[in-house]
Amino acid sequence: MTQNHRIRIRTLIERLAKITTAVDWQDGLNPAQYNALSYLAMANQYSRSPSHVADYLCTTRGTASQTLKSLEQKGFIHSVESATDKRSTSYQLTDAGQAIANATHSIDQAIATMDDTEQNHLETTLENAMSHLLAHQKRKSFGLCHTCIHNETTGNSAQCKLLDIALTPEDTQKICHEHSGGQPH
Amino acid sequence: MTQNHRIRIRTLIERLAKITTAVDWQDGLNPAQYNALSYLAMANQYSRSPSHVADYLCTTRGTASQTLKSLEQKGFIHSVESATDKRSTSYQLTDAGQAIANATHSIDQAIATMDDTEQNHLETTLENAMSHLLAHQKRKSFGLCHTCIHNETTGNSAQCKLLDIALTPEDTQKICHEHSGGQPH
DNA sequence: ACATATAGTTTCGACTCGATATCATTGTGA
DNA sequence: TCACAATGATATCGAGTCGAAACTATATGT
Repeated sequence: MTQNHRIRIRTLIERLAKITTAVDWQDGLNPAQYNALSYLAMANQYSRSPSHVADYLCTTRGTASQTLKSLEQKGFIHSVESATDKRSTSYQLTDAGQAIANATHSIDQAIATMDDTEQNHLETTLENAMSHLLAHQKRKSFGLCHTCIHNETTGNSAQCKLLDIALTPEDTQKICHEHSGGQPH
Repeated sequence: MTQNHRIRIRTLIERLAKITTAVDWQDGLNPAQYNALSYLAMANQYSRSPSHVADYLCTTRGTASQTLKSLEQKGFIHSVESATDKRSTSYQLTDAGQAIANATHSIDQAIATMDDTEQNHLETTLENAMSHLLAHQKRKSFGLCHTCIHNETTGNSAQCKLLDIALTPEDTQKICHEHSGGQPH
């Protein structure tokens, strides 16, 4: 492959990024706030601290802290202090926040106009690109619990071998900050 | 396809977007400034006005104007007034600006770690998704001149049937704001 | 000729962003 | 045990984005 193709791919990703963030100005939220809210809606109870939001959104703890403060002032999330570690804070969606997270997006509708084969190809190639990018940038994967190497499912009960805790079926469908998926092929 | 798959695809695009913009903080530029600079480096002489930058970056003319002002103050671009229309301004890269536009990106390196088949699939599916998204959002395509329905190439001379002008081989490799690629299949 | 459309800029307020400093709490090693 | 990291979070700073709105200047169409 030539360098031209790589630039073309990067340009496509960047423009896709720009269009996506332009659409994300909704419900009185800006793209950063919307992304933080979406993450909190998908993350499990061990992954909803300001640090985790910062890691997921590729920003600093300071910026993530500000963004979460804005979301709290607007009444979309509320903080829960940890009982075991007095330093750490977790966040939870309010009903108003959950309503926004559940809403259908303009992007979803655009994707729905593609036929099933195209959608499957898109999902696969994006996942592939993501794992290469994550490996190259040495970032955490933030994948779903049930795709993690630490997840051990026997019958209808699941367990996390890293944190050594029992997992509910809902937990296994959520994002975990400890997620590890192994190497990209 | 289920709604879950669409949300998964949207999430992937949004995270890809976030990582990309986080990487775009380089050379004293922020992502918006970097994107504007990249666009100007790829656009033909008829497509380098503040309005075109705004359309391409999915923002307002006001914001684009501010971004271009910053880039000019930093010495990466300079303005050229139009002779025929006293309202319009065009921008051109300085040597310093060109150097930044030519530099290899962290994303390029990550893409280079994928094998050729994967890179081809990624480019194709991204282009496909882009055309569906553009059609749904009713945005201009900003494609390359030589892929345009108005481009008529005979032998080694090309012509734009819309603007009714002769095109150099370099022109046909650039982005045009009048680009039209027809309907997505 | 006059209304309207177009191109661009400026200003506003909320907020992002990285950088940096600060503080409280927790973990660790001598 | 006790000093010293390491960790989690927040606050402050300055540059700049962002949409929205108001504004100036030039073009165009009827």
